[in-house]
Amino acid sequence: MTDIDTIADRLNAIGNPTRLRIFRFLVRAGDNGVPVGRIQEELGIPGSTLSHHLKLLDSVDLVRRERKGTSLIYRAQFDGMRALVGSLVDECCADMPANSNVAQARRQSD
Amino acid sequence: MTDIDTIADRLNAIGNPTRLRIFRFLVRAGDNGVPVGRIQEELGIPGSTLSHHLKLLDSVDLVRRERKGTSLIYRAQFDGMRALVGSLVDECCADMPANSNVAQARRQSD
DNA sequence: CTATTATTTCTATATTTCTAGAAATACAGT
DNA sequence: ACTGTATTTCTAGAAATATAGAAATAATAG
Repeated sequence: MTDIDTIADRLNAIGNPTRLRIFRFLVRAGDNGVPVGRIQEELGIPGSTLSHHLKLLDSVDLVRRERKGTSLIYRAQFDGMRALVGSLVDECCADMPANSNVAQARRQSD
Repeated sequence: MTDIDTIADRLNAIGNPTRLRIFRFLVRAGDNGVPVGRIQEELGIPGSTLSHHLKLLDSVDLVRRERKGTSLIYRAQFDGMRALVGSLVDECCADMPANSNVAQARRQSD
């Protein structure tokens, strides 16, 4: 997950307003997850569109699906998200006081 | 920056492999910034393409530009990045142990 | 095995995005 | 003013994405 293309793929997955809304909704719903139908009602997204976005989120491991009867339950994949944020913070992008030792060290280790 | 569309815009900006490479390069270069020409050499991206991506990164305040003679110096905007990561962590998405108090509280405050 | 509910896949369309060459602009030096 | 260097804007084609209706599939109940 340290791989830059993987990071970009995940960022891209939640870098779309519709998908970010979906993902946030799932995060807030917690570990119980939410069936597609309820996401659909709650966010007002047509089934086929929703399915398309969920598939993409699933493909980058930001959500997980599990069947329960006729319903499919989607849940946020917290580990995937934490890994992503972790990558941003320490491999790449944030919490790096510009020109800090960290930044300097990194410049040399490249 | 708490606005979900703004968050999505920024995620989208670095959710592209080329732009993520550019941004990471600028982050690692630190506060001194880098002129376009050197980014171009270093990453091997044609000028017009590079300019296009830099413009997009600039539009979401993830980089800043400053003219120095004939050169334009680009620098990572650390504050913007920190704000983004902050949003992910506490308004939306990460470091939220599923079904934690935090998650519960959030569910009610919606 | 038929009906019902839930969701996905198929298909099509409209729109956006990525890429990069060519032309234009900006600045500095002479 | 003229030249060179740096970078952007213009333009256009190709590829990817977003959207959503219609048809197909999956699972359960009767």
